[in-house]
Formats: sequence, C-alpha cells, structure tokens
Amino acid sequence: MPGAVAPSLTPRKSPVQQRSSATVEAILEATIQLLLKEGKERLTTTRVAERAGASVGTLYQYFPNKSALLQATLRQHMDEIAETIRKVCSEQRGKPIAKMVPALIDAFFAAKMRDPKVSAALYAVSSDVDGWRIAQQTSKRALKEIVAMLETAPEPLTREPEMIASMLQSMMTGVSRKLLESPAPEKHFPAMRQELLFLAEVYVQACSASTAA
Amino acid sequence: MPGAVAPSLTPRKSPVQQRSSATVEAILEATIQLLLKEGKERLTTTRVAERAGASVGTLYQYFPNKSALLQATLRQHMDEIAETIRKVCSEQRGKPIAKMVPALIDAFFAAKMRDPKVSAALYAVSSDVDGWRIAQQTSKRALKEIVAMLETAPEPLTREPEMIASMLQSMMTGVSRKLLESPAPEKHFPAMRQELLFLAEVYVQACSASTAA
DNA sequence: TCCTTAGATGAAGGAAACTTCAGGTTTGGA
DNA sequence: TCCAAACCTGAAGTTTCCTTCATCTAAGGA
Repeated sequence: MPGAVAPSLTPRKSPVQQRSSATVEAILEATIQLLLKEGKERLTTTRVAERAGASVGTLYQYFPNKSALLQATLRQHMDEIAETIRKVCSEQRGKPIAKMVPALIDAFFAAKMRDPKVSAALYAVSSDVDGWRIAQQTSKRALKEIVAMLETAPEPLTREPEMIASMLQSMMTGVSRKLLESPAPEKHFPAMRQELLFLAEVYVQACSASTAA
Repeated sequence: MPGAVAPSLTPRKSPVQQRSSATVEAILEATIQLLLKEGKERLTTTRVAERAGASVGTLYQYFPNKSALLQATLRQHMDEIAETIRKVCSEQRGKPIAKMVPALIDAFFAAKMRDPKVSAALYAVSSDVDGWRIAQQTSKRALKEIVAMLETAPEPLTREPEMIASMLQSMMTGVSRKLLESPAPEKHFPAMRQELLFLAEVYVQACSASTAA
C-alpha cells in the first residue's frame, strides 16, 4: 500500500453546528479535568468522552486519535501563555528596560499561576514526543517577541538581545517550574515572584551599558 | 482478599552472584539506550530485556514492574547529579561566595551535560507520576547542601540562604533545561554557561551586604 | 412536511503490553 | 564429584485500551 499515509493529526471534522462546538469544548475541558483527577496514566478516550457527556465515537469524529486530543489540550494552554507574552511585549515596546522586564515577568507568572494545578498537570503531557515539539515551538515564538521588545529599549545593551531574552526565559520557566513542582505552589508564590523580579532587575541592570563605571 | 498489598517497587531479588549483577547493569543500560533510540512510547519490558541480552523473565526477577525499572534508571541519574552537588558543596565550604557559586554551577553543568542526550531522554521519564517524586526528593536534598554551603560563607547575606539557594537552583535547572530542549545543546552550551555564571555573579553580589553603597 | 446532511452512539474488533510460572541451566561450595 | 541455590527462559494468560462502523437521531432548508 504505497499510497498509505500517516493519519492526520488535525481534526477530521470541523464543527459547523453549534451543538458540536459545544461537544468539542466539553471534550477538551473533560480532558483537563481527568488529567487533574486521575493523572495521565488513567486517562482513556472512553473516560474522557464519558466525562464530557458524549460517547467515544463522538470524540473520534473530532480527534483522529488520543495523541491529537492531548496535543490540542496542550496547545490550547501554551497558546494562552504565548498570547499573554505577545501582548505584554507589544505594550512595552520603547519603554525603559527597567519597566519592560518586570511587566514581562508579572504577565508570565500571572498566566502560569492562574491555575497552578492545570499548568502542573500539563507538564506530564508536554513530555510526550509530540507535546515536546509544541512546547518548543511556543517557546521559540515567545523568544522572538521578547527579543523584538528588547530591541526597542532606549538603553544600549552590552549583550545581544537574543542572549538576554534567552536568560530571562530560562529564569522564568526555571522558577515557575520549581514552584509548580513544589507541594504548595501558592504558598511560596509571592516570595519567589518577588525574588525573581529582583534577580531580573540586577541582571538587566548589569546588561545595560549605562551602569558601567 | 483483605490481605492483598500493592506490589513493592523495590527489587524482588538482589543480585548475589557476579553473573546477575552484570545482568542488572545490562538491563539498566539497555533501558537508557532504548529510551534514546526509540523513545518512551516504544520502550517495552520485552524489548529492554532483548537488548540487554536477557529474557523478560529475568528482568522481572529484579524489577517488580516496568515502572520500577524506569524509576531505578531515573534514580541512578539523579543520584549522580546529587552526588556531584554534594561533593562540590562540601569542598567549597568557608570559601568566599564569589568562588562558591561558580564552582557549583560548573559542577552541575558538567554533570548534566556530560551526556546531554541521556539527560534529555530522562526528562520524559521524570514526568510520570513516580518519577516526579524522585526528582523532587533529589532536588530537595541538593537544596539543603547548597544552603549548608552558603551558611559557611564569610560574607553576610541580605537574604535567607534558602531563598538564594532556591533561586540558584531555579536558574541552573532553567538554563540547563532550555539547553537540553534545544535541537543542538552542545552548540549553545559555552555561551549559555558563560551567561549563567554572569547572572549568578551579579545576583549573589547583589545579595551580599558588603556591596551596599 | 420531507429529505439531506450533520451529529451521536457504543458494542465489538483487534493490537499491544505487562506479567507470570513451570521448567531448564549455571554456579560454587562441600 | 555432587547438589542446592541462584539464575535464566519465553510462551501464554490476562488486562487494558484504542479505534471503527453500522445504525440511529436531530437539525434545518426547500
């Protein structure tokens, strides 16, 4: 069968009636809920459908396979994060770096920590081969936004914006991951956010040529 | 069956003869190799045994189930990292902070990047429910070592050592993760390492009371 | 009202692993 | 040499779950 192709991962059918749009949303929501309640291991397509108030067959009309379902769920979340970053980066263009960076960090943190349980649960999904690609793509997009923002800064920089953006991203994800992996993220959240702001502040100050003696 | 208990995750049998020790090592090595070559999805106990030159039954004599096998593999790797951190932390006690921190970072990076492929492949394992716990425990242990080291620093600090250690750990894992998730870790490794050292330097300097104007 | 299309159903097929166990082989001490 | 314990084998049992498809219902224009 030379003509055989791998099954597409895009929806096999797009909802046209209002009825089915609701179904798709319910399925995606049920996926997250099950991920939270039962963990990735116990997440089956049948259970997802059941919780969504639909039948397995219905699920398979909109998602060609289980992997596509998980990818869609992850993509939804990552797109939210990417969008908040895009927004704040465009808002902050031209402002002094000392304003840019805290705004970026606050926006990122607010987005990631709005629902810590969900963010944490999705880390499990993103480690699967395909999820990994999605996370990487999103991260790359976000990096470009940050770079573009940094390039509009009035201060001259002692480093390439790509490097600064990379480090900022590493700090943010590093700290947020550590938080999300801790038993009680909310507890340490304020202190860690505060310290991350401080860390970023001293870093970008050190990267600003004007502070050189 | 009220007496039924969950199967233990510790080895059901400990190797006593040299022959079986070799088998266990071969199995652990085969697990990593398969993880690298085929990915987590295609890793089965049968395939692991096959690659180790043993049979499935043998595998199950030393690992009660697949999960235990993966956990053992992960634990081996995490213990290596933890040990290098412990070592460097104990070596650096009493030295000035400006010496401690670069030493810590260099040791951590060297350990994580000695075999980038393996480190990256194991991230997939650590997202499974049990692996997550192992990573957390190891990280907690390492944190304590870092704190203990910081407490012997001659300089007075403007922050609790726990906070500084936490941030250092977040930076290190954040940067190393970003590297490992990139397509060519080796390529950006020197530059990122350099910049992380710089970041940490300005941070701990800012945390040292002596630099206050 | 009628009919075409969209949407929903869920039992059953089928493939993929995990895990066991009854029986064989090797080792090393007595 | 001999034997008991350690070690190894791998086909088969069992479970679990993904995915399909023949069939049914609902929607909405003509």
